[in-house]
Amino acid sequence: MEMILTKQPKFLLKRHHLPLLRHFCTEHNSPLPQVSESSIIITQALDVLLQTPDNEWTSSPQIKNLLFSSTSLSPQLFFQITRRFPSSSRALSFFNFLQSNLPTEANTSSLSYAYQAVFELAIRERMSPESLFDLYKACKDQNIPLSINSATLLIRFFGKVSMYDYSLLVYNELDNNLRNTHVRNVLIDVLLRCDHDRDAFNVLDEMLDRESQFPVNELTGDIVFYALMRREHVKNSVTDEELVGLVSKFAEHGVFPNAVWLTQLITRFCRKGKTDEAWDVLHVLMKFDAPLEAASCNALLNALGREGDFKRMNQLFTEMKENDIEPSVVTFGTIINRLCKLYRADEALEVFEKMIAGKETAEISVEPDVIIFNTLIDGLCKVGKQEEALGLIEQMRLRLQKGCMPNAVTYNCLINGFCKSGNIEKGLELFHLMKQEGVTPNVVTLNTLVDGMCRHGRINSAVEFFQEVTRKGLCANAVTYTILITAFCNVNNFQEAIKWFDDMSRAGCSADSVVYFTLISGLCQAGRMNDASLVVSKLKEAGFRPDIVCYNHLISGFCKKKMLDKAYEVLQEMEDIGMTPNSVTYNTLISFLSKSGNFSAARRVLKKMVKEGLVPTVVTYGALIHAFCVNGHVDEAMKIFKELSSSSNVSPNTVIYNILIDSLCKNNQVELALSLMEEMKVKEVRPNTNTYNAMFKGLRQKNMLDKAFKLMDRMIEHACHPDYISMEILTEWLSEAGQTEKLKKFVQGYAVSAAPA
DNA sequence: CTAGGGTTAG
Repeated sequence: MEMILTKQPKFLLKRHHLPLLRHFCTEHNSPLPQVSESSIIITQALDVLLQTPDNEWTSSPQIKNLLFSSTSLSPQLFFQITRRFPSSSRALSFFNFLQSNLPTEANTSSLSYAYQAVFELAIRERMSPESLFDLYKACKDQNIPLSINSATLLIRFFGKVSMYDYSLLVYNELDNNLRNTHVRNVLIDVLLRCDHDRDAFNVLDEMLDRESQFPVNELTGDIVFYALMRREHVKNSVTDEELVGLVSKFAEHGVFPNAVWLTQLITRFCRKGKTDEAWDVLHVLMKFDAPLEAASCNALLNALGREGDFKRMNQLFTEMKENDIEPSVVTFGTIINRLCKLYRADEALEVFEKMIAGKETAEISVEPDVIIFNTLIDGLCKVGKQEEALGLIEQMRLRLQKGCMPNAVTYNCLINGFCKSGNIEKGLELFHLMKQEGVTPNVVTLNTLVDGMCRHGRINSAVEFFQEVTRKGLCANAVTYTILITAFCNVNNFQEAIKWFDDMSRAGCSADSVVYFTLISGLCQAGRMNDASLVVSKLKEAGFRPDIVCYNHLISGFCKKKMLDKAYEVLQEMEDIGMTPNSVTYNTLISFLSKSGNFSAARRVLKKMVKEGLVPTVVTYGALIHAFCVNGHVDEAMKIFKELSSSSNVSPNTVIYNILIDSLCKNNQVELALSLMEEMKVKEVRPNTNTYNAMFKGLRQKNMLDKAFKLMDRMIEHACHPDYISMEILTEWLSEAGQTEKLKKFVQGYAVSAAPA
């Protein structure tokens, strides 16, 4: 805005005065005065004017001669003279002098410009807004029309002092044909800066009209788009759908948002899950042939990929070609990354091959970079193709390009791939190889190896490796400690878990919330609620807050220890800080209460849950069904199950069937259990090992061998793994029954069916 | 583009 203010005279001369000057020239049939010539007149006139007292100007023939001879007469000249007065008050005297002495035919515009100079001086003198408004009223009362620049000057000035209603007043009192695009832009800018969006949009609306006399221009677009982008945190006065409409209306006038703005908008839409709006805005712009860049399309591609919408990804990619939007490395990187994330590494490789082929036929002019390679390597590792990933490293080295050599990320991805598959040795080998190749391992390398070792039961090696690497100067971070704490919690070594937690701060490593959450959840699951509560206080002291999952862990832990009061205390705390419990919270309580036979309390919690607008989930029903079963009310459990089956929103899953089948078998109702198994088949709910185990137990009691054989066949058919429980039951039973042959076939049959799976 | 926690029913 400052820029426009300081550039104003030049702007004024160029855009608004030239036609006027030309007009005067033709009328007087004389050439335009040269700049030097006019500046001489200005200097001379000012000299005389400033030396003569204001009230003697009228009687000075020299002044009249200098100012009103026909060759020098021009509004521009009067403007230049007026603005050189040392104060607005003397400039105003000069204006009054001009008003009484100017020949009538030149009057209006000269006076308008002279008054503009008065406004300029007044503002420079930091005149109070009220006095400036008086000056404006005086101008108005004398029927002197505002010049365009006076109008913008005043609108901007009142806007700056947050008196936007004065800005609006000046605009509204302006002559209709003076309310041009420029003035409107200034007003809209002022109004949007004061957050008076509605007034701004009223002005904008007329400009956006198809037949508008003063349509929007590039600057209008900049002002409006920029203001709307700043609004992110505030409740927007424009909905996202309206924003799309607005962009569309601007586009009709050939005004388009720039690439950076558009990319931000699309990213914002996508983050909010409004992919359709993002799609629409991009396609509106394509329709109007707006200049578009790959970055904006990439943002949308990324979101579509996250939603797994490959149909629209393909469509957008095709449209980019049709609209001459050259795909960038990021475009390919995005597509490859999305495919990799969905474990479709083969397709990602196909895209990569096409990219390289396109480069050779000059169809595509982008080279794969190290990120593309790393993405592919990671994607291949995630589907267990570590060796193939290793092969890509060779391709990278062969490229001989700057920026394509394997870096730490490349090695980290590979190390992770091998470690996760249990090949820790290969991970370590790569660790040494990278150092040999001059690639420095970083904290991710350390964490990847430590995690790999821990996950494969080698905690001691992990700790040794940690000590060795950190001794050599690599600094561990919160992730390192989370990995170790998780590992020790998993083997129920809470003493060590807590020791590492304490070590972290001693080592000067600052903990993040995940470290706390990890330890708390570990302690809760083990029922060590005193320790868990202590860590919660430390978490709060460190300035963090438990999240909903953490609170749920605590409630679950207290329930496990039958400390119902404490569980309710946690629930109360959640509500006190304004955190809404979710269905997991309620399910935890319902499960505990009903399992301990307190069905009335369970019902109260269920009612509260529904009152909060939460719907009972399959877990809620499972908890109740389980509770009725363990409390000896299988009939009651079946009643809930029947209700569940007839309602459409929740359908029973494997766990529900397993509970019921197990209970029915234990209650001598094997036939009913078998009928549930048939129902699972019809409803396409997959039985798992637990289902079969429950059935085998029940069938054995009744010695229903034929049925068991049938189930064994089905188990093989569905490639459902028997576990040690299945084997124990069947081995005992079938040996007793003299059916070892059948057992053998079962084991073999499984081996055969497992091969293709 | 790489590393960590993730709660409820069997």
